[in-house]
Amino acid sequence: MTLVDVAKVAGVDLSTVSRLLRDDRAASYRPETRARVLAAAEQLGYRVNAQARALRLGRQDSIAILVPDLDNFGFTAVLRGVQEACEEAGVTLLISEIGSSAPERTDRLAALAGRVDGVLVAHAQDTDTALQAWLDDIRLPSVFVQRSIPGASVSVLFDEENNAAAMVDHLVAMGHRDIAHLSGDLSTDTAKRRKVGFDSAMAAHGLSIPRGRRADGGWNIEGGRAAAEKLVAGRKRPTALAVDSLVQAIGMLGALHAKGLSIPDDISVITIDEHPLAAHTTPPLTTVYLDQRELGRRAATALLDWVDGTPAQNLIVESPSDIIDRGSTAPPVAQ
Amino acid sequence: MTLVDVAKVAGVDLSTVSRLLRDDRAASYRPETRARVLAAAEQLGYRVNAQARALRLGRQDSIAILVPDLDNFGFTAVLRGVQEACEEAGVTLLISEIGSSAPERTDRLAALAGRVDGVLVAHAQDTDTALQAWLDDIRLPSVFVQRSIPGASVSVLFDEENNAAAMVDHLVAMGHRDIAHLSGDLSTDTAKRRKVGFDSAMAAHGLSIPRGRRADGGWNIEGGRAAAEKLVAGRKRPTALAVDSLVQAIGMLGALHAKGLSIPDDISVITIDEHPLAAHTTPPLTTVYLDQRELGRRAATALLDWVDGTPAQNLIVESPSDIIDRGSTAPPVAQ
DNA sequence: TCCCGTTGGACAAACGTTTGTATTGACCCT
DNA sequence: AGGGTCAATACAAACGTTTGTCCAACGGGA
Repeated sequence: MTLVDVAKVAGVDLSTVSRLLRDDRAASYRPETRARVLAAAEQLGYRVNAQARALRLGRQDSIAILVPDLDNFGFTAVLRGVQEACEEAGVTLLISEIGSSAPERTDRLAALAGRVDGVLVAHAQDTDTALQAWLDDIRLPSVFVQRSIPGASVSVLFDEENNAAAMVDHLVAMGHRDIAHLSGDLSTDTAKRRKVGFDSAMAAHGLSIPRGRRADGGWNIEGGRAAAEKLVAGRKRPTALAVDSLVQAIGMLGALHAKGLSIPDDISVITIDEHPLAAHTTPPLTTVYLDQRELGRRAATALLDWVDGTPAQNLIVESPSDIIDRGSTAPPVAQ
Repeated sequence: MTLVDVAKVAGVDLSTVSRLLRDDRAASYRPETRARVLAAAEQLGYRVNAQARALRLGRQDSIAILVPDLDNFGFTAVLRGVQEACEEAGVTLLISEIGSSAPERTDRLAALAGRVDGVLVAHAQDTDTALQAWLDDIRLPSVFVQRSIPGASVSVLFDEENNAAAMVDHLVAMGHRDIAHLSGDLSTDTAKRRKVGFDSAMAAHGLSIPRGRRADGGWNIEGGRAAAEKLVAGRKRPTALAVDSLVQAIGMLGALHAKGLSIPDDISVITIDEHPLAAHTTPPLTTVYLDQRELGRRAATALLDWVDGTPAQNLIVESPSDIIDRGSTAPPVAQ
């Protein structure tokens, strides 16, 4: 089932088969020959050997995307966009969970490096110096998606200031003035940028966010729960809670329910959309829509272009910042 | 950065470098030579070219796992187990979302076939004939995980009868006699086996499951919601609800809340554990613990053994069927 | 009829490994 | 001293592609 076999059956040289099968525009073939070769290839069930091809060409036609934790459903839509773009480009996508900076990870990364033409990094943690070192080491094109880190090569990000502002605008339009911000891990750039957007939007409405009205919820369920408990602990609760991610919002819901608060009667909540799950929490959550699929698509395209020689540029993907109203926000009531 | 380069620097033949770097036990080297070669390799930052190696060896040292939908968080733990096993074996894992049987999928599968030594199939759908055809076509070892299909080569499954029985036993021990079963897609073997286990366990307690007390929830949120609505619609509600998967339980919670039922006061619910999320729903869910990580590990091991020449066997992984009590079940009360 | 351009296809090298075989000393034993 | 064993290394082929170069035949124009 190699070129040689096909060539033998078709009675031509293997180079002819190779060119014909990839229909190399530079060459030409007699119609009869073409038919003979195609028939032979079909009959033998010929499939090009990806390894031999990669060896000869010096490229793999595949890229990898590194995700920190597949349990975290925050970036499945990004993955889907990436997958789509890869498909269109005829490139294989390797998804790899890199997990915490365990030692075994180094081996996994090393093995990966030899199999791909470039790397997408989703939701990287600033603190992950080993990852940075590896990226420097392999000298492959790499693009950060949705979350960047200080030494990042190229990043494709949302306009997070805008997204955070959209939450504020919606709540203020409902009449809220005492709004708390349950933020993502403030050591990550995404959270930092959302914080900035949040504060500017508040300021634009003549509001400010006093101490005790912001808590770092660390991008995970437990963090969201703890932060929510803190934010509603005082005598005077905020009338609304803006949460940086759906995963944290899950934890927040647990905290609010435990305290017996009803949504949106006692407190309004809004979050940023990352998963269909948002429509199925109790209660369903009003969210800022994020086109993560498009983000993934853009990031993948940028990386693939870079692999093809066009150096990639940093990119901010404007999201519509539309509100999907599922009823978890309402005008505030006097406490 | 090839063997030739290293050999040149070290002043030896490339074959020596090759053997030395893989420390081929059949050969031996002068300590001094070894040191020189190692130093040269280190200095030049030599990394073996995976493609050349694969070409020469005729094996890729990598396997793929096909998952239907990454949005569905039901098998992340399986993935983790697989990942672990691969790591220990020094094999690269490609995760690929195969999605619904779209036409573009064929290309993705074709590309995959050339890059791996074997395929793990997670949560396959019976109806997926294209997938079956592909598996037949590529003639690679393949192992089905957690869910099998009629023509499957080898499967690694849980003792699902047991898992379903565990739900029944727990509810009956609490005093329930009128128990409804929100099942998974009954065209899948997992759901079928759970149904069998469920019914036998009921029978063992002298109970039966009348019509109207079972509904097919189709392995997804919406299906779970619709099925739950159906199950609690009648005048006389069951006192307890056993749900086949966490994903469906999310939908069920929505339905019960919408109907104003409180858990576990009005109705007890139990499900099968598949994700940390179960601890963070409202209310947290009592579950049957499933060691999916172990399942994934076993499946991967079976596949890797098969790749190495030992044909794999069907395998049923006994799970402890321990109950994780998070308070969503209680003794029944008169309606 | 001769020359030349074009077409259709063959030949061969190279990509970076792995591994079977050949070669060279050195050492040991008798 | 001579033969044999063994250690240490070199040589070369092969894996399946892609692609630059070369060659033969053919057709057309002068």
